[in-house]
Order: sequence, then structure tokens, then C-alpha cells
Amino acid sequence: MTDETPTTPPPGRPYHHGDLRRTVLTAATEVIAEQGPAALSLRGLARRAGVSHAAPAHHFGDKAGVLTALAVEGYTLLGEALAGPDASVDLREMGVRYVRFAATHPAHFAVMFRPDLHRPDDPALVAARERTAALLRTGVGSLAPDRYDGDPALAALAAWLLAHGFATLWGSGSLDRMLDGRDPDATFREAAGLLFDRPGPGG
Amino acid sequence: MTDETPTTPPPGRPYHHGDLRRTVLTAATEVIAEQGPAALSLRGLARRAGVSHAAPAHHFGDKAGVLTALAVEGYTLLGEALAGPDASVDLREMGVRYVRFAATHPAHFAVMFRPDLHRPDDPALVAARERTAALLRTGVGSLAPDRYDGDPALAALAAWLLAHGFATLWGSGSLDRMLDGRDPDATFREAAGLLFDRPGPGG
DNA sequence: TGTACATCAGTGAACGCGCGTTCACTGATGTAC
DNA sequence: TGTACATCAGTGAACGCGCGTTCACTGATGTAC
Repeated sequence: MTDETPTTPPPGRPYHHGDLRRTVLTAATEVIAEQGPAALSLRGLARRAGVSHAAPAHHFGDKAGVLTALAVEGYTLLGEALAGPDASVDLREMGVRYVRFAATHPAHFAVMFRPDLHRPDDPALVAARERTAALLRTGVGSLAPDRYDGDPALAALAAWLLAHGFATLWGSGSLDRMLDGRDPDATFREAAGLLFDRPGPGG
Repeated sequence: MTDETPTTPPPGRPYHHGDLRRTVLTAATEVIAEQGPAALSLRGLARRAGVSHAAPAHHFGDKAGVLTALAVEGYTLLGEALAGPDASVDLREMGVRYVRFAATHPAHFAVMFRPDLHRPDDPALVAARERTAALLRTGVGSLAPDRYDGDPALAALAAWLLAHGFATLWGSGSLDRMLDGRDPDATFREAAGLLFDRPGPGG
């Protein structure tokens, strides 16, 4: 029991990791944010987590398992981001939150909308997605802007398209030239204004 | 010279392929459309093209070379799709064309906005992107809807966000439930209507 | 409080695979004279 | 019209690599009695 155990496991680290599942997921978000989902490998994640290469399979089975878990987490986090803490928001502010979520959780966001990368029929994923969708549905009717008296579902769709378009284009750097230093939040709000700020008569 | 040459090259096929570059690019669009960009490999493309595994490298160097060429082609095709044949369109109809392009060229579209997959600084790519962007810029000012008297660049941005959001969400199947059998083109036009059809005074 | 046993998390060696890359080569095509 | 040569496109064997997967194992933890 001295500190010098010259062979395999570094003396300080215990045999059991303790929270390998979480560690692997976090490592995955880092890899994806840095190098994209294509660069992900179970062995690479094990290396980052400091465990043997076969360990992650205990928790996730395979790579799709990791990405599915990430998508589940993504939908949950998105739901929380859209809902709270301040519930009294309008549809446009909800779009801003959506865009912010994509910017602060690029890996989750990327995986959530890439069904080719995960298992879209996974029960946990279906549940998480549905939970977030329901959360939106209940809110969105009342969120439609006062001045808009048409189909609320259509307004919600348009808001989603605008926010998702902004999030993906911004995330790929495609808006860099167009924004040219301007505040992304403010610019998105302006664009959303075209959708929801109806000028009064004559204006 | 009989038809029976039992060894390596099948007798019918000539030594030189003739149009390997094109064939490889087409094969790449098929692979990406079917299985995503992650499934792409030079060896796989060679197999599809019916050539030896080292042949594609002659034309593209490496995988990023293939994807860069695909992105170049994508920007050119997008430019053509947006411009012609009928030049007298409004901003909304241009959005419809953008969405249609994404649907009919999913592989090109996917690669164009994934700079992690290609070489975004490649001169040919920069040129093609700029050509398409210029084509848009010259058109877009005059395309801003009559009833909209604000910043035309902002209107163009909003139109782009809406179209890009629709294209990507539709492409990933995320709109399936929301569309529920409705015509995508028509639905997009409706959503774009919220952006550009301003009701007269009083509603 | 102690012992026996089941369960779970992680190990590490081994395997086979598809990949990208290199390299000396060969077949085909074009061009100079 | 013919010959020599350069250039280009594609071949196929070889290599080393990182990967996923399997499997017998070991260390740690919890629970029954």
C-alpha cells in the first residue's frame, strides 16, 4: 500500500471511476464542439476520461448510444432554457433563448437535429423530445404576439424557423460576414421584429 | 483480344475511366444523401466508381478535397437555382427556391454549411461562394417587398433565416409532425407571408 | 459484528477490419519533329 | 505517315493506424443472514 505501485493503475486513482457516464458525456460534448461529431470514437472518449478503452461501452453500448444520450440531455436542457427562470416572455424572446442555447451548447444542438447520428426511436429520446415539445405547445398559444391575430401555430412555426435558421447559420460561421461585429442577440431581435412588430396604420 | 481475359481488369472496361472526377462526385452525393458525410471514404467512393482504391486521390487528393469540390459545385448550383430561369421573382419566391434546392440537393446543401468538413479557404470555394453571394446581393435590394420600407439587408437576412431554418429542419425530418401531410412549399410561403404580407390598416 | 455471495464497474490482451497513404508500375493519349 | 518521348490516369501490393468488439479477469460495493 505504498504510493509506489509501479505497474498498471496510477496509485492515486481508484479502480472505479465513480461518475464515468457523466464524464464520458462531457468529453463527448468537448470533442464534438471542437472537431465535429465525425471525430467521435469510444476509444477517444475513454482516453479523455482516463479509463480503459472498453469502459464506456458498459454505459452506452456503442457510439450511437453516447450520441443518443447526448440528444436526450440536449432536449432536456433546451426545455429548461426555454422555460425558465422567467416565464413571462413573448415568442421573440423565446427565439432569443433558443439561439442562445444553440450557441452555449453547440454539441448538444448539433446532435439533436441529426437523427442519422443517434437512435431517433430510443424511448428516452422520444420522451425527452415530447416533453420539450409539450412544454412549448402549452406556452406558445398565449405567446403569440398581441398584434398578430392569425394562426398561432403558423406564428410558432415561423418563429422556430427564424430561430433555427439563425442558430445553425451562426454556428457554422456563415453569419460572420453579415453580422460584422454587430450583437447577434440584437440582430436576431431585429429580424424577429419583422415577423412580429406590426406597424400601426400608416406606419 | 478475345473476350476472355480471365485476370484482373474486366474485358469490357477500358483502362482509363474517362470521367472519374464527375463519377466520384456523384457517388459522394449518393453516399452523403443516404448515410451522411461521416460514412464517406475514398476507398468506398473508388468502389462505387469501379476503379482501384487509389484512383480518386489523383483527382481530389483526400476526402476534404472531395467535399470541397462538392461544396463548390453546391454554391454554383444554388446560384443557378436562385437566379433562373425566371428572373422576376420576389424575396419570398427566392426563399421557396432555396428550400427546393436544399430538398433536391441534400448532399450539396449539407456540405456547403459544414466548414468543418471541407476547406473553407479553398480559392475555388471562396470564389464560388462569393459569386453566389454577389448574385444575391445585386438582386436582393430590388426584391424587398413593396410594403416593406425598412432596412433591405435586414429583410434579406430574415428571409434567409426563414428559408434556411425550413430547409434544415425539413431535411432532418423535424417538420414531419408539424407539416403532417401539408404541402411544404405552401406552408413555407404562408410562413414567409407573416414576414412580408403586411395587412392594410385595420387588419 | 462478521462472513458469504451476488452484482456491478472497469481492465487489458487479442482479434479482425476498413481506412489513408505510399510507391513503383503500366496503359493510354497527345505532341514534336 | 511514322517514330520518339512526355505526360497523364489508373493499378495493385504493401504498410501502419485507430477503430469496435469480444472475453476472461479483477477490484469494489452492497446485501442477506
